[in-house]
Amino acid sequence: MTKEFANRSELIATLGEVFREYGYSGTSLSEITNQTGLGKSSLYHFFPNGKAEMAEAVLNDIDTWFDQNVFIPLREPNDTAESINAMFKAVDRYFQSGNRICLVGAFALDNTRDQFIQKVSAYFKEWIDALALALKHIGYSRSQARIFAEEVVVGIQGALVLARSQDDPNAFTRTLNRLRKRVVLNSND
Amino acid sequence: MTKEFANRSELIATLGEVFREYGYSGTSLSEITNQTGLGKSSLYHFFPNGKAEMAEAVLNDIDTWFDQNVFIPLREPNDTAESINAMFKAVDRYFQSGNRICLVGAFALDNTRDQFIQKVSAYFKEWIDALALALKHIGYSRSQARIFAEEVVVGIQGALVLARSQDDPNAFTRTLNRLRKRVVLNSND
DNA sequence: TGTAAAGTGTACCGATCGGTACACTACAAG
DNA sequence: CTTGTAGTGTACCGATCGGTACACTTTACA
Repeated sequence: MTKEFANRSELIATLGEVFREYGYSGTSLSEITNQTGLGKSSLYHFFPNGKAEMAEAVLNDIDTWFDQNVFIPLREPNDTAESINAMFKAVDRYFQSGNRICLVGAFALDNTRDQFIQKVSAYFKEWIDALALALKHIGYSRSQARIFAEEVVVGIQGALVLARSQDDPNAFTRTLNRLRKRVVLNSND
Repeated sequence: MTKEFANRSELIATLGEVFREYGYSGTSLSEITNQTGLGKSSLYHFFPNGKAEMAEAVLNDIDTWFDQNVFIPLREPNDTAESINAMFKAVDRYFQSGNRICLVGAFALDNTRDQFIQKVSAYFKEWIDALALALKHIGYSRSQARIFAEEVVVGIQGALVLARSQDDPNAFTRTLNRLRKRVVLNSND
């Protein structure tokens, strides 16, 4: 595909890191050119609609990753308890133990949201729904499961904000452990 | 001062809303001109260093508000329990029951953070420190107080992200109530 | 009323923005 | 070797970016 990138996925991953670093409005095409080593002509060859299409591709990529590694396992009726633990592991890995922010959360906070609102909205809804289902499977009531699921997703997002603000990834790890213990210990499984 | 604004504070408040809406990089001077009704010459008259100084003024304004309405009361040794309840009330009011995001949190997530890092960092640190002190006053151990304080601040930030992403302010209110009940019920006061 | 300061409108600056045109090269398949 | 497609470098576009220059008006106050 390119000297720099073996395939489109690799390119999208790098684009994701750029958007993470500078935000959507803060990311200029020249910055993308610098970080990817690809000129504008190449970028527009892969993404004819420009920056918006790049961001959309990144969001799709994120959604796909979470689908495969988090949402789908959570919705599996078997091994639910294990899939919940796997979620915490996957989340810790994805956010690099607090060194990486949630791009979807960042998009949710600024007006970028208006452009990608349905994807941003769906990401969190899917996550909470899938986790609530899993929690119900391990013994929580429907309402209690929803409350805990929301608490976990909220906690993860907040922890990423705090970790970033303090330049202290441990704040994320602490929160993740606290949340995992809470939903596991309180279960009737 | 102006036809539009009775004093500098009012202007800064409006600037804050603009930054909230568009983020720092997403806010252009022409957008500020539109939202404030003030031309560039006026804006540069009040803020000679331009956009950066405006944002800094907004951050200072936020910090002052939280100092007066949240941090200082929390640090008062008397009426601690009441000041914790007052904090939740003040926070609910400040974030307009979930209709308003936390600008400091938004700044923490994008690269704006690099420019205002010490203010962003201090805001969260002050908040957690003050709340931890208050929680200690009502009977929590030092370590337990810190854990709960971090949990509350994390929860608030995450709830603002979720509320915004779902266009559902109730997600914020729910979280705030949950957190308030948790720290109040578990106390030995 | 005179005067100085506070505040503002207009026109401009160079730089960069996102995006396009187009000719070109690299390469894979026949 | 030919041919078509994928990928790219260069040069450019109009618009907007943050910021400045400067003359002007409005206001506060002596």
